[in-house]
Amino acid sequence: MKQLNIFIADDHPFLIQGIEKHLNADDRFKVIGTCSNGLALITNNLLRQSDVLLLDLNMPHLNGLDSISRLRDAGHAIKIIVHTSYDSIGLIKDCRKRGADGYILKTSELNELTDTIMQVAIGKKVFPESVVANIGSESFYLHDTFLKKFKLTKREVEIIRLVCKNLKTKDIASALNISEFTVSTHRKNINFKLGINDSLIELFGFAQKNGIIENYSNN
Amino acid sequence: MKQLNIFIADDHPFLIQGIEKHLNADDRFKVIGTCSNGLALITNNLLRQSDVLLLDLNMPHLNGLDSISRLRDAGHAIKIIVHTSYDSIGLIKDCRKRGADGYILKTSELNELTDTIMQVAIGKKVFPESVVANIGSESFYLHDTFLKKFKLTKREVEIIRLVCKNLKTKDIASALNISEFTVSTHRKNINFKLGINDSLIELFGFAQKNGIIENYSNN
DNA sequence: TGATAAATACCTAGTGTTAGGTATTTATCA
DNA sequence: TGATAAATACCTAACACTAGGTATTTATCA
Repeated sequence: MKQLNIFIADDHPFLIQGIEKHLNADDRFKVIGTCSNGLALITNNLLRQSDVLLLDLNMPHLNGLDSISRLRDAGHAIKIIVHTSYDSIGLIKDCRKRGADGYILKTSELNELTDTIMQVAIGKKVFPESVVANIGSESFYLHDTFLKKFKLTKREVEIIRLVCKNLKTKDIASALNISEFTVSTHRKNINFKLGINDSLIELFGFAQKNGIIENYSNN
Repeated sequence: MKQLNIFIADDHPFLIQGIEKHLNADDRFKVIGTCSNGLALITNNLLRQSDVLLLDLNMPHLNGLDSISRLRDAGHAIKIIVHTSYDSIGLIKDCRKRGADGYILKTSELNELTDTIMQVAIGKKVFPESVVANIGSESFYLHDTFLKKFKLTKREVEIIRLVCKNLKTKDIASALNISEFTVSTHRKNINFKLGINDSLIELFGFAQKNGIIENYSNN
């Protein structure tokens, strides 16, 4: 069987080295190129010979998301696996929409990466389970992650989003055409379920961590 | 010359592997232990035999900053080098205050790390240049980023931090030994300067974006 | 030293959040 | 159909935040 040619783009040299050694020690793979910034990536000729691109989202000059779009716009058929430490449903969805083939967290175990590469190489899409089933549906939070983990209902998640947009109880009530009392009850229940005590900030932090609100910012 | 025993704590297995191989290929170093979370770190016996700890700030269970404090409180003399992708003056300062010996960015070149380790091992402190000059002065935000951008004073930044930790005006007042009225005045001025209208959440977002509060999340 | 900036302190009226209740109607699913 | 979950609605007391003031003391720096 033909070896898979891998290209790695990540702004952390050590991480590149770690993955490179790991993959090269495996007969199925061969790392043929690496780079540390987005611009260097999309202009790199080695991409043409690569089967799979392992892509960090957080790079200088041109970020990972835009890199995906640029590559796809340019007609690249290379398989793209997003490799990030950011665990956000919104982000995963975005990557998928732009044309990524897979998504794996940097906190994953070493063998998960090779598994993902193999899957993607034969044409499968590999995204965290919770998301795959719900792509297209608007109600992610509901059926999978949140209902199970925190037992939040759809309405509650909806209200968290609005609260995090700095809408006041009154505003939310009129936005949703329900009573202020109802919104208030929901907020009370949300805080109870999440174990939050008198803290808007904690709620906001929770929403960020769990991808209820977008926050791809930073690094 | 004696080999330096290195311990690596990072929540990214690949990064650990990359650094480990790099260091082990160098006669001067030997990686004798690794772990992926803060609790596993501070309870690890191998630390006693280690000369240098390479520490990521962003770990589950117990974050890097608190790990530094815990180790120092427990009397550990091990040299600690913080290894993070978060480039914030405030954070660097905080690490130093808690007892770190060095600070290096994950985006650094491979040889910078070995240099830093060698320096730290012989008792030097290695922090990014921009900061060294300012150590001792308490007013980073002031002279650097914030005074110029938002004209926030040192006290105001301090109060933003506490607010973002969900301390109430009353708590902040007693923490700083000042009147509640004073805290209230500061908060009013902060909101005015930042153009924030009736929104704790916006303030929190601002603090995250500008590195006033720890948000080492991500990579 | 004198001007300016920063930090301190006080007051109030208005608005908003929270946690404690209770209770009814509407979906959902087995 | 019957049980359960979700969404709705109401009430209150306590607490917290905000924006509008004013005003004094303490640093800082030129």
